[in-house]
Parts: sequence; structure tokens; C-alpha cells
Amino acid sequence: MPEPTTRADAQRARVLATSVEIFGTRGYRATSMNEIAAGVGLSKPTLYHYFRNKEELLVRIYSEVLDESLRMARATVAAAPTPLDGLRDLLVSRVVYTCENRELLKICFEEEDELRPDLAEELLVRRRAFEDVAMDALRAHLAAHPQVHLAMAPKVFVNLCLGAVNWTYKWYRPSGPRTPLELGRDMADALLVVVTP
Amino acid sequence: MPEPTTRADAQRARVLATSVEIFGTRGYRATSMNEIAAGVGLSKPTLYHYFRNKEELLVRIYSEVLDESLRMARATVAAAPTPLDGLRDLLVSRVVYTCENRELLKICFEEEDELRPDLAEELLVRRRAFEDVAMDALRAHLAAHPQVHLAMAPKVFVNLCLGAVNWTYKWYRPSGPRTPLELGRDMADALLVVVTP
DNA sequence: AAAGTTCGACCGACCGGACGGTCGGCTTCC
DNA sequence: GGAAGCCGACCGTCCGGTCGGTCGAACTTT
Repeated sequence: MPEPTTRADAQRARVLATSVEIFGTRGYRATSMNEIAAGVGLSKPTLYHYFRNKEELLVRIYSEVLDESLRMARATVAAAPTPLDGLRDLLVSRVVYTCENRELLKICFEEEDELRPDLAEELLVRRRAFEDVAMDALRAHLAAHPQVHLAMAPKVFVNLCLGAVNWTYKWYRPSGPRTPLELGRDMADALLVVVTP
Repeated sequence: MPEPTTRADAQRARVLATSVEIFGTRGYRATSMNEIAAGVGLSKPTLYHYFRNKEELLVRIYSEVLDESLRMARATVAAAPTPLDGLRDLLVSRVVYTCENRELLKICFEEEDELRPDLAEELLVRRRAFEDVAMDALRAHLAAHPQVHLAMAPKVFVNLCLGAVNWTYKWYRPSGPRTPLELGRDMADALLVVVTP
């Protein structure tokens, strides 16, 4: 971290971490600013000293996840030897990330339309950018291997894969016998059989 | 319908239909009883004439979906010639049902923990019963075809398939070129390649 | 080095409004 | 005439957000 993290930034991070925890369990709408304040050990007015309003908490949470996801996706695909490997690694890394940040992903998936339309649209653009990374990898793979016949539109296949992978936030429990990495590898392999030459 | 549908039942159905619509777009917590009443063309006290409280609306919605899902799943698997066909048909029918009832499924998937724990648990039991239908079909198929090697636990594979299928509520748009049935067949085929002898 | 100045961090008390839910009474239909 | 259907007005509560002010640490000023 070259940035000299100020005390204010540290407090903001603490507030966001607490928000994720409570939003993730009780839901955005059902969580009061007082609850969050109490969770961080501050008063409600102090929360408003660090954040403009409740919505800004949600936007910051979304933003962080989208930035991290896009960064991770691009790096993963770029580092892979082939598009198919890139797609596979992308799915694996999504499973791992999802398993390790279940509350966070739950918020992103389930509180989507709690934001004002203009803010939501700006975030949607970035989500599309993430999906495009997967789309591009798939298209590159299909172009390089014309003998692979995909019955459905590439977009549908990407939605299918991302759906299977995203859904892990609903059922994964850390107490299970398999690590997120093993789980991710198994799932990605099964999903990509249909496009493996 | 052998039941002689009373006027009260019809009104209750109208209220529920409106609730699904508004809960599905604004969310359960963000929707007020006044909004629902206005949507049906009634006053708030009249709503309370038909339903005990807001939570009961949600419970009824859940209950209906779970009953219908379980019924449909059992009938589909029972009618199929083999366990693999049963599993495939089950996935197809889920895609179709999901595409045609997006708001409904959105409520069931995203408002899960708005209910009091005792009510939630009773519904969870029925959801497990639904998942068991898929699990049983998969296990029967694997038992009948020992040469099929599934790398992951059957439970994980079922979660993967149901995740991919359930996720359609997030991205399916009726304006697309493919019908839900075509979509479902393509997706089920792709998912089940890995267990096809 | 003491006295004043500034500023970020912090909070008790409060406000306007909305929400879930109720009450008492009116109407309509069998 | 009585039950079912219906509603205007109301209540208690809670929530997002604000106000006015305290405290203490750093920084000036003399």
C-alpha cells in the first residue's frame, strides 16, 4: 500500500466491513443505520460523518466487488495459455472468491434494485465489462476450434456457466469436505466438457 | 378445480398476484401494504380482512411455488423412461417454469430470510424434498451406469445444475430469439454431457 | 511555554415521515 | 337481519437523516 491510509479511511473500511456483515444476514432494507453504528461501536451521527447516506454504503460495497472482480477476471484470462484455460481459470477463481465472500456476493446478487436507477446503471456497465471477459474468451476458443459445436448461443452458455458458479453463494458451507479450490476445479471441468475438443 | 372457489378465495388470489408483481419489482421490505392495496383496488384494512399480516402474503407465495415445484418435479421424473431422461426433463421444466415466472422465483430466491425462523424452517423442509427428487434421479442413473465417472459428489453436481437453471431468472428476457423450452433443452443437454454414457 | 485557534471525530436529542396494523362504523348481498 | 366486504381515520413505532454542541490533539501566536 503506497497510499498512506488515513485514520478516516480505516474507519470507513471498518464501517463497510460491518455493513457487509449485517446487510448480508438481515438484508439492506431491514438493516438500520443504528444497527451498523452499534456494530462498529460508533453513533449514528458519526456514521454520517463518514458517509453521505445509507445508499452510499451499498454503492461502495458494489463498487469494490465489481472492481475486484473485473481486475481478477482480466488478470486470470490474460495469464492463461489458451482461451479455454482462461475460461476455466476464470470460473475456478469465481467459485473460490464466491465461497470466501458469501455475504458480499449475496448483497450484490440480491440487493441489486435497491439503488437509484442512475447509480444502478453505472454499476451495470461495469458488470457487463466483467461478463465480456468471459464472452471474449469463449468466442476466441470457439474461433480457434471450429470442430467444437456449441448448440446454444455463446451468451447463453456464459450465462449458464456463471449461473452455476454464482449459485455457490447459496449452498456452499465452509464445513464441507472439499476446499473452494477443489470445488471450483470440479465444477469448471464439468461445465466445460461440452466445449472441450 | 373440484373446489368451489368462493369469492373470498378469488380476492385472495388477486391480492397474491398483485403482491408477486410488486414484491418482485420493488422487493418485499420496500413494498408497503398500501401499495399492494392500491394495486388490487382495495384499502389497506380490507387486505387485513383477507390476510393476517404482511408475512402471510410471503408465506403463501412461497408455499404455492414449493407445492407446484415439488408436484411438477415428481410427475416429470416419474413419467420419464430412464433416470437420466427424468433428470433432463426436470431441468428443462425448471427452465421453462423459471422463465415464465421470473418475479415469482425472484421473490423465492431473494427474500428467503424475511420470514420468521419457524416458518422458514417448515418451508426449507419442502425445498429439500424438491432437491431430493433430483438427487434420487441422479443416484439412480449413476447406479445403473457404473462406467459414468462423476468427479465431484452427486450433491455438488445437483447444486451446479440447479444453480445454472435457477439463474435464468436473472438474465432471461422474453424478447430473446429462443423459447424457454428450446433454452431449457440446450442447457440441460450441456449440463448433462458429463454424466451421459 | 502558556494561551489561543483550528479542525476532525464524535454524540445526545430531536424531527418529519412512513409503515404495519387496528378500530369502529358503513354498505351490500343473501 | 345478519354476516361478509369494505373503508376513513387513527395509533405506536421505527427509521433515515439533522442539529447543535463537546472533546482533544495538533498548530499558531505571543
